[in-house]
Amino acid sequence: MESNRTYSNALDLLKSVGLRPTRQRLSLARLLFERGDRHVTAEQLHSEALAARVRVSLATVYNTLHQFTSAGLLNELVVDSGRSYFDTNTGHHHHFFHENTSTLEDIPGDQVRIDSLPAPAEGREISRVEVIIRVRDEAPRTSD
Amino acid sequence: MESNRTYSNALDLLKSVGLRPTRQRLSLARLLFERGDRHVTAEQLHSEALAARVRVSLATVYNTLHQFTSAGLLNELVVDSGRSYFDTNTGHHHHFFHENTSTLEDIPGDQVRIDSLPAPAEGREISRVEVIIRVRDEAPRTSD
DNA sequence: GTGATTGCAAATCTTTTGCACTAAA
DNA sequence: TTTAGTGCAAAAGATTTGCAATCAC
Repeated sequence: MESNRTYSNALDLLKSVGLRPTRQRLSLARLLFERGDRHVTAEQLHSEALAARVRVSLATVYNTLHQFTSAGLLNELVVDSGRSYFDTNTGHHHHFFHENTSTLEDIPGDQVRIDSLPAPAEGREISRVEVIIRVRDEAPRTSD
Repeated sequence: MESNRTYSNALDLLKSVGLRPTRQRLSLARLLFERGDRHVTAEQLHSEALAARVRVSLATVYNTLHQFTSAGLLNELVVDSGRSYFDTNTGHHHHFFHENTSTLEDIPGDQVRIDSLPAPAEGREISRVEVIIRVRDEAPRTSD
């Protein structure tokens, strides 16, 4: 499953979630959603935007990432201390977290089967189930 | 499930992992390990220490938590943006994360069965598998 | 005594916020 | 025009670091 929504362009995507299509939002949406599934930090996206000659401030990148998350276009992931990752894949899936590189990799939802999930207490509902498989290099020799 | 190690006192615990038993480390070890399984932030532990009339600085609490983690006495958990939790249970288990209260609750390892875990890439090994079940108060149905 | 440990405050790093300015509708 | 959105810099938190003072051995 690629992008959770299939819009021919960023304009329609923004319109569909009721966000005013400003130049910054359009540019960031293109960077985020036109390259398949991605996991980016605010800092990374800001750097990418600058590299693509898109004038945008870091504060706006943060605001935009949160607006996109609220709109359901992104998922926020907290796996690394003091830093948030934003995932363009909002479907059911899990993650490898590569500790050596601090990068995330998707695991399709059907590749992890969880049985006998305990029920939450009364009056509570499950918001999300996250499975994070932390991996690291095993040998002093780097392959790959 | 109590502490993963059974030492009659904090002194032996510290000695067993090669940490010099200073007054601060002894006090923090007692606060951490003599009350069953706990999930604390540095700030929380610092407050507890002060409440218990233990003179210790926040910086030392951070240092100590990391030393204990390196020594295998604690597990560091990252589930909440911008804040680390330290878990006195270092055995195989998972967590409920209560979003309303930002608190963690253990789930015994055998209550979550994971099948068909994907293999990590070549040259990589699994460091840890974390399952976090995020729960929140049931949404009040105002309408619809 | 000697080196490890601690405390304090300053420094870092990520993220948020206030407010004047700019742009979309 | 009218209001939402943006940029900048300052603020806010959490965590770390430098270094002199202190403590364990």
